[in-house]
Amino acid sequence: MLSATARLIRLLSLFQAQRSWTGADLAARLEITERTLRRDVDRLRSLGYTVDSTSGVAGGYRLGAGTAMPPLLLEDEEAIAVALGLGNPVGASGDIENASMRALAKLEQLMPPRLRRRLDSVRSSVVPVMHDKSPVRLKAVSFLAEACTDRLELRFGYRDHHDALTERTAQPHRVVQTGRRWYLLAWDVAREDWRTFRLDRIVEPEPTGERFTPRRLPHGDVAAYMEHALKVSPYLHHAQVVVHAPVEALEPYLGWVGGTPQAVGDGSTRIATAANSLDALAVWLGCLPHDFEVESPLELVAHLALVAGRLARAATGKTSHRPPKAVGRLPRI
DNA sequence: CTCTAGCTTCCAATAATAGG
DNA sequence: CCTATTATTGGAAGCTAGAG
Repeated sequence: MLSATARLIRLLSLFQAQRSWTGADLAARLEITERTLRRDVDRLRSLGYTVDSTSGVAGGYRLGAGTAMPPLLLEDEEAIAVALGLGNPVGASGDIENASMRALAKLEQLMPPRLRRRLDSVRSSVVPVMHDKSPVRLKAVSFLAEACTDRLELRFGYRDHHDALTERTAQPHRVVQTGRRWYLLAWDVAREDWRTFRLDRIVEPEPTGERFTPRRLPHGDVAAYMEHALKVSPYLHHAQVVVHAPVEALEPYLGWVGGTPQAVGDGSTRIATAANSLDALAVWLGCLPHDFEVESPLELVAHLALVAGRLARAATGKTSHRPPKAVGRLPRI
């Protein structure tokens, strides 16, 4: 049986995992009787924690907002996520940043050595280029970052932008967060070249069992290399447009193309994007509910004029009606 | 009123700790 | 090591309160 003190900590962690509990459930979890539970609840209250209790059919216990933060019990993944977040306070400055640093120092002090090693490995292998959200699981980031640190060669499936799955063997170098995505920068063994792999397209990565000697990056700095690598994408047409809307307003549309948004004062956003056809770019731009200017390429400006003319004729019913020669495929965006 | 769930009080058993 | 003290735990009984 746990000691009374250990039980109080366990009780607090149960309250953090689930807000409301019945006395019977709590007692069962703590392997004590309800009588002892009531005494434990009393102890928490005497320590300053607000524990609300409700009697009756829908009754139970619930941890209220107290005067101080209860001691948090974090799972391994949660602790690493919090530490990463504190070390990278997006948009924070001054007091908030200072508070983040103090909290991070406390957290690291309490971290068991195995977690601290893991955090170091994630931190040294993750290079932030720009901050944003990503659907990638922390577990995947953590696993790949550890492979970078331990120089473990990896084998994984990779789904390219045509959704074709290929088997890859790679020597992971760094995990990079840029724009809305996470990437693994790695040496592709079969192709004998550097490649950037989107983490959300990597399928079932596993170590081959081989260890490798790290290579030098062609552009030296990882962040600089990633900026370069992401600009030189496999798309046929690259465009740069300035949209008269803030970055947040464009978020819903950025998932359509691989655009990298960048705020340019006066509430506008510059987007570097690419697609396999000018039609695809035109369709995407046409769907934006904001005005925009095309900075490059000139062919896109000409193509937009062509599309605009076609749309105008369709709108006025003055089309030169000719049957299509063949049913073309929809442009791939 | 009945049922359910938490609260309070009293009492006894057991375990842990302090002191000689 | 033994004894006394203190803390912890659990059981029982009766109470309060909310919901149907």
